[in-house]
Amino acid sequence: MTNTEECCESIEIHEDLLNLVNNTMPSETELYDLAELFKIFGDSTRIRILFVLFEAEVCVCDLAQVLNMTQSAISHQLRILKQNKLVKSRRSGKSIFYSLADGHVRTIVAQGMEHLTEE
Amino acid sequence: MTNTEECCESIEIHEDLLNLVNNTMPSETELYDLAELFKIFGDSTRIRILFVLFEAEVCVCDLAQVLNMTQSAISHQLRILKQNKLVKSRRSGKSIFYSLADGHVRTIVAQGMEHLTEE
DNA sequence: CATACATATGAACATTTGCTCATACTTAAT
DNA sequence: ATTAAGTATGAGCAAATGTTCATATGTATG
Repeated sequence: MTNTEECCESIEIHEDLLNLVNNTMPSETELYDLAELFKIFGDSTRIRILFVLFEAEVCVCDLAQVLNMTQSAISHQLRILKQNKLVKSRRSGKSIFYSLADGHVRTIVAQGMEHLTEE
Repeated sequence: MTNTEECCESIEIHEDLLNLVNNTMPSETELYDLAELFKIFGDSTRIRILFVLFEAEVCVCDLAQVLNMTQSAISHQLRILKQNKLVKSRRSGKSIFYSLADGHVRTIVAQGMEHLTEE
């Protein structure tokens, strides 16, 4: 049950650390999902899509035009955003309108911006 | 100055959208930096490192041991975390101790967790 | 029904990314 | 000065990722 491996020539501290980590760290699944979530925000195309959706509900071709990108490229990214529940869609005639699905999206992006602007 | 391209067979809405986007969207550089920031959080190894650092200041070999990974792998990731100012380091003898550099890190991760747990 | 418009999707390709391995750097101890 | 411990780093490789291209699906209109 105790940790017998050595490291940095000290043992006790590591036991404490192991206990701390085992008690406070989320499960592997949660950690994986969390990383997956942030991965979504980690692409400038998707970030730009989100910033447009902060302002208005828009259709795919509008997004493509405003962001100066291929309709296909936008569609692929919208798929990812939708699969991860960051975005929802609504059909209106031939067009499909996308909008934010969650308030957390705004908060997370805002926190990221804060980190950047503060030095 | 006006947008002459067509899309979805409506023009006026697009002008409004364009104005909105041009006025509210951050610069290309900011958007890129923002995506780069989130990219850091978008890897489970780095997330796990951060969760350890939420609890304590630890040296590299401790991290490697607790997370059951190579010292080299951990070092590479710490380099990335440090370059992006999410983590700071302090030398003590042969060891180098790492700790959180910024309170935003906790907030951002917490927001991400919230998004996951709420449905 | 045929056509055009709006969107979605699969395959292919190039780029990026994270780990491993080997090795270099830094500090302390003998 | 040597040696060993702790850490950093570059090269190489496999896996993941984002875009393009071609094509399919869905919807309205004539």
